[in-house]
Amino acid sequence: VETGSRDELGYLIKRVQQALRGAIDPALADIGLTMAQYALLYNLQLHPGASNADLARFAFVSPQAMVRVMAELERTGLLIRKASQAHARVLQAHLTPKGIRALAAAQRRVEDIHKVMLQGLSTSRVRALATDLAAVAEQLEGLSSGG
Amino acid sequence: VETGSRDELGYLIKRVQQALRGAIDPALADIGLTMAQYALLYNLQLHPGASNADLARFAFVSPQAMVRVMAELERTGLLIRKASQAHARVLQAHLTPKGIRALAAAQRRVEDIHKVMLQGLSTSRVRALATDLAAVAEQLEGLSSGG
DNA sequence: CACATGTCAGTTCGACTGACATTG
DNA sequence: CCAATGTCAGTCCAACTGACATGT
Repeated sequence: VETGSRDELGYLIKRVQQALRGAIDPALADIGLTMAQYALLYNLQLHPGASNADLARFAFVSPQAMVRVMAELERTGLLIRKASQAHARVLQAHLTPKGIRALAAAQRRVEDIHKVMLQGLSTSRVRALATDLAAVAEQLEGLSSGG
Repeated sequence: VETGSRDELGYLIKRVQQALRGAIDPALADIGLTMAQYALLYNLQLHPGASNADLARFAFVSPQAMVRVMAELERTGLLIRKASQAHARVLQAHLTPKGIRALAAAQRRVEDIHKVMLQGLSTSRVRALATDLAAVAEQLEGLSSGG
């Protein structure tokens, strides 16, 4: 099978990301989540009580981008927010029971897709892939912030 | 430096793709190109005379998505199209001299970014990365087409 | 007729910037 | 005053689907 046009990494990254979206989007649509919403819920599970600004940093996006995702999830009752005691301006988010259930269902779907996607790669290959992608991300992130 | 929240591959893919866009977008903006336009020109260089439908297939996107990119590049004179002799409905695209120059300039910028992004990875690591990403893409693409 | 191509139009998603109020 | 947070509003890119005309 042809890989496309070239081994160029940028091309491959885009292709994988697009294929991944194509697989995950419809799977999450059943549950009523978009990828961005899933990512937010996932990070919120890892960091209970995180603020909008916190979650934006975790996802490497602007806080304005996160506001809409957050608002929709709050509106549909998957999370609630209340003012921090320490700083009334900061709204800390928490998953609701409904949010926890939706996230769990979504994670099962996503993990199924992950399994398919990694078929044929050994554990050590997968580990190397993750390590190298993280290294690449850090180099690129240094580019924009550093110069 | 923390890598974020987890080693999850989907997360890393998205993060790399976003960081890559963040680096390439402004570099190409100088030249007056978007990433999609650059990708089209690049594929057109590899496949002179390709049609809109061809280029959509190379990029794994719908022909409708490609139409707008193509129209803009034709409008700004980076490519021209003329009807195929074999099939008048098919419009074959070719880079203009202006298009060739723009693409060359863009490629230099993109290659600089590639160099930075791969700093610290050996040639064999880069090769393994490309191989494994291609494998992952194929698995995912099989998912949507096959069921 | 079937089929591929090209196109227009509308929608969605997810990112961005600018501007502004609030809190500490 | 300054910095961080949260928000609204608008823009942009890039994908999608639906619908339709055209050419073989």
